[in-house]
Amino acid sequence: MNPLIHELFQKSRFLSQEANNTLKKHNLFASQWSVLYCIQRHKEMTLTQIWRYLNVEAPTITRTVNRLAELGWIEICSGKDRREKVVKLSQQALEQFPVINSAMMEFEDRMVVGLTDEEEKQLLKLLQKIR
Amino acid sequence: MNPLIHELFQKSRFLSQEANNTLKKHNLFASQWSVLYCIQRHKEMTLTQIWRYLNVEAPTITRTVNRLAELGWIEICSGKDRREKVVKLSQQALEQFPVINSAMMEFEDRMVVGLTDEEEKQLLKLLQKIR
DNA sequence: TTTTATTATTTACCTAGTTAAGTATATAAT
DNA sequence: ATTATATACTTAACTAGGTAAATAATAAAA
Repeated sequence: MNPLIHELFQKSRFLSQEANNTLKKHNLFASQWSVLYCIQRHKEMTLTQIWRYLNVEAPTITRTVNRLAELGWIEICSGKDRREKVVKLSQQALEQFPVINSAMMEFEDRMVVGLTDEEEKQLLKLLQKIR
Repeated sequence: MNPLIHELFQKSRFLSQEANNTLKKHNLFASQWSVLYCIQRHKEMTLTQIWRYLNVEAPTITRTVNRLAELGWIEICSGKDRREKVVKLSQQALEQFPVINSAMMEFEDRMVVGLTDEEEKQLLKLLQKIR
């Protein structure tokens, strides 16, 4: 296997494991957090907006959103179009958000601490060339 | 989310999807292939050697190896130590291996076609600095 | 030799991604 | 107005990763 692709997979697994570790004390998984995060940024979103934004398939989001609702992180409302579901953060999620967010920002900084700002930019640029 | 980490996750998903696509005509999934590939390189391996090499947890390998055996790709033998299982490619796997391998090498080349050799080296180096 | 600790693998149960096919609503075409 | 098509979401079934705990065999210690 191309060592580049191999390394990319390894880092991806490593990072999601570390993210899960960081989120453990808040009873969240990384993918759940990524959904909460993008809902927070957009105030409210439909499921389609979420899966398009995160670039995953619809059923993944259906499942994660339902789980987050069960756990009390989000509220599911219905939009004008009766097919679509609009989703927003619950009160408790809004309150906890800043704490978790800063923990995650620290985590992210920790992960790239070995890179200078210039290298970070470079790495992002190179990753974008894949495909 | 740090755009770098976000991009890395996106590419990881993209690459494994594309790898699955490439392997579809050979009735394999990317993770199954990665197990076959490393067994082939080492002629035979114990489960522990496999999961250490691929840097995943043991239960993942137990499952994939059993599936590969069911599908007739590998044979499971028992080593001297009666706890361990030794695994090697089946006859049909040995025959099909070169075809699939060259398809995968083409795939890998296609994925990094946007990068010069220098950029590939650079990208690998930068990825290794994560953590 | 008996007990204890370690190692190899498995089992059970989560999250998380995929595809394929199904349902319900909305929109467009006839 | 009916029919056909597209859109939003869901369900089912699969691969694939993880942790925690169980089992069996081996190695080390008492």
